[in-house]
Amino acid sequence: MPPTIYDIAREAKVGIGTVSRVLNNHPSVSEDTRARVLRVASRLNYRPHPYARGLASSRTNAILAVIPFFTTFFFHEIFQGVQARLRHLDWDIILYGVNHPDQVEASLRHNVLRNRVDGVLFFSMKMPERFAEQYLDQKTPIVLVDAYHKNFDSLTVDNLQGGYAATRHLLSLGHKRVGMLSANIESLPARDRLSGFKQALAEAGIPVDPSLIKSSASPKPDGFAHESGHAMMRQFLDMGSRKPTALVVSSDIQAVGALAALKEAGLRCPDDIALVGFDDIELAQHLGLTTIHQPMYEMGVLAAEILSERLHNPSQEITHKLFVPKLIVRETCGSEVSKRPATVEKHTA
Amino acid sequence: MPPTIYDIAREAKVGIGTVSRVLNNHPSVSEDTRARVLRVASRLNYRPHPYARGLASSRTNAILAVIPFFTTFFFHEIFQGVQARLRHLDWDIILYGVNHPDQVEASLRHNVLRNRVDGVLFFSMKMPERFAEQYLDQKTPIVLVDAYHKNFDSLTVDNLQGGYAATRHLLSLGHKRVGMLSANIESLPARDRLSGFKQALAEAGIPVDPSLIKSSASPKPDGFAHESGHAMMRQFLDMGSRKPTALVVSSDIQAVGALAALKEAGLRCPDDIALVGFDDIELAQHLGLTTIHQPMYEMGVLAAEILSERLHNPSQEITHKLFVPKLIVRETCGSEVSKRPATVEKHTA
DNA sequence: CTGAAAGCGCTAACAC
DNA sequence: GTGTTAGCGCTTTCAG
Repeated sequence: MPPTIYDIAREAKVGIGTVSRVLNNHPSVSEDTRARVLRVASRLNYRPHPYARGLASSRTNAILAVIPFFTTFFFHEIFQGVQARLRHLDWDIILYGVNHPDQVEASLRHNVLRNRVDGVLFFSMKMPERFAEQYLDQKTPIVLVDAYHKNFDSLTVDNLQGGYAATRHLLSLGHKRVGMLSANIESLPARDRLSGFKQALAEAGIPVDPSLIKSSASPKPDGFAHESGHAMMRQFLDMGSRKPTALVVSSDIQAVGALAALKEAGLRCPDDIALVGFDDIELAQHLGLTTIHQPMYEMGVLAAEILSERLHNPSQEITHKLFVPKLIVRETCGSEVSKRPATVEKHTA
Repeated sequence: MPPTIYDIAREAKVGIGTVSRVLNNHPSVSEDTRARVLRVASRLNYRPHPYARGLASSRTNAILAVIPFFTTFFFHEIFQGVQARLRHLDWDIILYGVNHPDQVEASLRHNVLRNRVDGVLFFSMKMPERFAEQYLDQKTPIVLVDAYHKNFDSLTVDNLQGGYAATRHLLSLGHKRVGMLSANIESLPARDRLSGFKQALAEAGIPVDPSLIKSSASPKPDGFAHESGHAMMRQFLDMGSRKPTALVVSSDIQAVGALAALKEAGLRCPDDIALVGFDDIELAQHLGLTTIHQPMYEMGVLAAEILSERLHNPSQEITHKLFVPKLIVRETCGSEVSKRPATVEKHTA
């Protein structure tokens, strides 16, 4: 039987109210009694019971994380950031993985409406409009990460900027025929990245050649899949001499497919066609893929912070934070920087 | 203000005790009143308050998942299985990612000792002996996944069998000089995989050539890293004509590094040196890596089930379940099967 | 500043 | 079968 505040109260010769006050850093406690209570609590190895606390205060000390189960890497990194911050705040994270859009609403209902959590972190998915509206009755704060809705705090990456940077880089390397291998343009991120591409071209005074832009028609994960990268790369290769010398790819995972297609065709990456991906998934590093890095960890940390702030001050204005992605130069772009020798590893046996 | 059992009791003209019984499927309630209560509850859109329930019954309807934060893929897949099963049981999952061994104990203490959860799923890490012992006082069930300790239920993969299968496959393809690129043999999985390798060789009547076995000395993630794969592959290549014609690699991530080293040396994979990995991480598929697949999803499902069973029957005997890994033939082994043309994708534009 | 007392919403033991 | 009652461990008035 773990110790309760009654045990502490008895041993410290105070009332339970005082113990509670000490434990909650309530100001009106004399330094003397505070110290005494704290000492007893620590001696007894006391841990507050979260449920009792939750019942009495209607705070739960837990948040819900609703994440899509189809984007491994992204979640993984971002989540580290979230947890780093939340652990510090002594909050628990209830995880809810979603495979199908239908489950999104279920998760929200299930947890939020039962006030099992104080707040929600909602990742990379479209917030169901129905819920967004109905949510107005609710007070549980929701922070959107890699997703946007005007009624909620959100953190997103500047995809246009990313597409722009990727294209500029290729252009600066001397490429004239730069194309874009895009995901389904139904997807907002894909569209924005494409816009960045076009903008960079325009600035460089290069007219957009429609044959150099191909986008997936797959609705599956909006074409963000290696199959789509493979298929579209094949199309580019079929163009023969009219094919691009460099390609901006709208996601690393598509770049993986594109790379495979290149290899199958007996072509080499920076030499025959240079590539810049998007996302900087773990794999990118292993593949030597030049790409656009999204500050996922930082986003996770900030998401936790924003949620925390809103919990303390529910009426503050809604904020929309935009992150700037960063170009990571590796080998697939054929840049000078990548011509250095491979890292030497200590040998082991 | 969400409805409580008092609201239901009033409207259904019964006592709160009866409402509680109905809600908990207690047998001694007449069909009549049960139906009436249920109708009111549904009309009021009643949801039990998990914390109140938890306080009163000292059941939490939540489990803790302690996962290592350095193995992305593995956790991801297994977790899907866990959740598929647990969602069904209407349990919440509190996630606790661990970056440093020290945090393991903290997480356990923090959650278990405060009885915030009914049970724990503990992944891929060494259970701290101190905790294991002290745990005897506790009643919170713990199930180990991809980890072993005699005092706890566990699910593990038969690594020896996997190493054996990988080696057999290479042997059956006609290779005579088959080597092993192993992780740190301090790690039990690495050791078991190596044993499987040796066993297959022995059965085939091939003497073990020590120069054909190299293992990482890195303690980091026990040498399960692409750097270690890269470094050791270089060593193999330095052997010149005495180098192996095929290699069993103790993890896919190492195979990635090995593949890179091969490429840098201007060599090709199935042709110059054939490779079989271990794990079947998502990446393996993209790379065409022949490997040993661990049934991660299934392990997740079963882990949830075992935990659930133990919760209902704490005194049942401890079970240790061993999974059989499966060979997945792709391209890097140079097997006939892989000689079929690449999958044709529907083109999109 | 501090003790006592009243719940938070629910379960479970106890009567009837 | 069903109502009543006593907590679960903690927070939060309300007195003093």
